[in-house]
Amino acid sequence: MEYKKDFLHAIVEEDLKSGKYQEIITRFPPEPNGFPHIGHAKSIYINFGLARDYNGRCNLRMDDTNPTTEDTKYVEALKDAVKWLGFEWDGDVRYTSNYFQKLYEYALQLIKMGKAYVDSVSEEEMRELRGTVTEAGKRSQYANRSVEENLDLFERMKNGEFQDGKHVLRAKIDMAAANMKMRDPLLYRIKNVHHHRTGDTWCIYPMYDFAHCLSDYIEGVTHSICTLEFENNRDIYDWVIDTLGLEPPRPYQHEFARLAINYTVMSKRKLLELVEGNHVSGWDDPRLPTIAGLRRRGYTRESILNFCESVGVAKANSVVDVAQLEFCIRDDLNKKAPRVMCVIDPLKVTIENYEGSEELEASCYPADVAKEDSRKLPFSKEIYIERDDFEENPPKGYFRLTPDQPVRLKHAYIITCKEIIKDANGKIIEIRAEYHPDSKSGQDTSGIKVKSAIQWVEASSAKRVELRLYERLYKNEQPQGLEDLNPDSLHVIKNALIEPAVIEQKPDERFQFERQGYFYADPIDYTDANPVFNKIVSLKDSWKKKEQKQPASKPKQKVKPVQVDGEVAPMSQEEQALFDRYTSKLGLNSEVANTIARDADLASFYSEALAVANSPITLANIVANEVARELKEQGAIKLSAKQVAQLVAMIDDATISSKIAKEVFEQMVKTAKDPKQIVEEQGLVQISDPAVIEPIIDEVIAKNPDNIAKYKAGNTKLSGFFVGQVLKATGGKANPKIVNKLVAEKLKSI
RNA sequence: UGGGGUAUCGCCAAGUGGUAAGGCAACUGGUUUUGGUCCAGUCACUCGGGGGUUCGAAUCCCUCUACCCCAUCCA
Repeated sequence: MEYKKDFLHAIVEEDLKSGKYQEIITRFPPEPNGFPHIGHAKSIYINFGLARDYNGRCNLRMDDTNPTTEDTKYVEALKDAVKWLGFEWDGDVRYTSNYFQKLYEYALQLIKMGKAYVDSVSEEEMRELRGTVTEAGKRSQYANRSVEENLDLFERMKNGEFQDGKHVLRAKIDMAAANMKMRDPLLYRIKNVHHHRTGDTWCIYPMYDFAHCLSDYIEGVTHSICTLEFENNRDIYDWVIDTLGLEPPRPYQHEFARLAINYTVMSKRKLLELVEGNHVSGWDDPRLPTIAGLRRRGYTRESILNFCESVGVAKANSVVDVAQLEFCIRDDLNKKAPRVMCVIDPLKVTIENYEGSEELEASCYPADVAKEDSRKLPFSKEIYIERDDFEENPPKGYFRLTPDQPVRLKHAYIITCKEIIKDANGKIIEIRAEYHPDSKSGQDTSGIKVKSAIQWVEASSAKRVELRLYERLYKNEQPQGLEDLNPDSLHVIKNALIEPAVIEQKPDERFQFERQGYFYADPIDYTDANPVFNKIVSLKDSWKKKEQKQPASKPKQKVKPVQVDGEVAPMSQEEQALFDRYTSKLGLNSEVANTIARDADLASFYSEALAVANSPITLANIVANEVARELKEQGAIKLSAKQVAQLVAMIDDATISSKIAKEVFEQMVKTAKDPKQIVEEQGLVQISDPAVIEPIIDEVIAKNPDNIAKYKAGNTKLSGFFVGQVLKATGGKANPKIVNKLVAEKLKSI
């Protein structure tokens, strides 16, 4: 694959390469209990994207195990979202509820294995029995029911003989598990409710932890990708599949960090609160991060997809700057949207020396956009310009119309201000101007230099339009609740004026209103009598920024948080004794001594090896680093002390370098061979002869003229690069100390 | 507090013992009939802190710190 790989792509690629799977199957498994938002888009993009990238398949599965919160209207919204983003699920839409019968049979199997039981304690009691994060829980008195009794009870649960909450089916795992999720998790609960798909067929419904892994298995899913908060659930996922002894290929769960964006909220609860409290106009309110909202706002699928790609996939909880999303839509629309002129806050301009009217041909795209189209622009002596584009007392650097500064009317003529007309309150209500007949756009011979070209509309032909200008929904970067809502997130402009072609010819749905931003014809409220446009996003505006910055340019100082150094647990008496012996008798440095003394396994290994080796320091270094790693990763040390002692001897007599020693150590662990044998078999003996090394250095230098130049230019860090190259060329066998010295000399001499 | 995770620029994010990628944002300058776009350039001697191992550490070891998740009959 050409592009940059995230960790999920890396896992899939590895699994395919190793032959673990012939083909990958992923799935997007939403619960149909809310409207999809841009966080779902990320998940959709990951799951469908993975399938696309590796010629696999991706299912769309409604995870409908909780009939009390779910509804078919959400199912439709979810399907729409996937389709709109341009993805196709494999086969039909799947439903966990389709597997209820199979799931039930698996549960029976677990009961028969003695791995599941019907519990009948109250909810409250169950909570108490579960224990806390620091205390183990206790099994309820019902846990030792016989298989027959469990089977009977479960059957009756299914038959609807009990009220909700009377009994549950639980897995029999471990009430003392450190992972709370493993303390006999619930598998089934009784819910005498109507399910939106299975109707009244079932009175018991499976829990997520039981249904999800098995649904994945049933569908042949290979990579079950979910968000970080399910990390603890992975143990149950594996337990269910392992305990049932399901044949491979089986699915494995992998977790990534869900998407968060600043100045907005993504949780179902908070979104619901906004909609139900009428703080927004509905699920498709253009200020919402819902797919429906984004669509109504005018975001394109390409922009959303690019956004998902650009934020990447990782495991760190992070909050993406909304500016990144805005960049994506601007970037997309810049290439696509026709440019038209709209005046939001009109100021009348009368061109005194212009008589009659004409139609100007105006291109819809600037020269740098590879599209071509044009429209007719009526022109006469009465026009409107943006109020902002005239200043009687302009600030420094103002490029637009002023009493002394002419300006070009985009696609038309240059005008000069002649007179300012104000009302009784001193508000400017009209500009009287003159145009320069020889300055017509495209055939300008006037020689007048203007600093900018502004948008305008001709008075008699302009159409009135409604504009909905959106700002961020929240005023806080990381909003908590309703109190953080931005009271000015919506501005409705009833009387904006737009050039007639936009309304009469409807050349597109999305436009760039020149110099202002991208707008979208509202798909619902737009009518010919009352055209409505939603602002998708503003154009970048470096002038506004410059203006605003002047007063508020305070140098922000970076406050580094104080790093508290916690207390180190004191050593036990025995540890202290060992530590003292290591440092005073054996000459170990305190850090290495500390590492070994505090770890009983390392200490015993060390003392064992010490008996057969007589190089306490080198040995200690290996124990405190390599052996410690092995112990950490494997949970046990499989090497004999003698083998390690042998390795130490080879380091001490310079047979091998410490770099090679690490490599040998890893092989010793893997193959259980003696280090001597490994070194012999692979010819790993260190090369220390300068006569052998020098030509290799010369070769490396000759091969890297660019880096030599950089080195000469002062990048002295590059010496490490050359050492590395030489070492690589010798398969790591060159004596690094000597290489280092020789490289330094060579580099100095050139 | 037990367990599970995560920390690399203002915001995302590569990097798996050998030159700290890239994008967004920001800032210069150039082009421009959009203060847009585009182009050129600047922006981490350092990777949460402190030690250790190594010729060489963001990467290996020890240790400390901060943040997130888990004690729903939700998913």
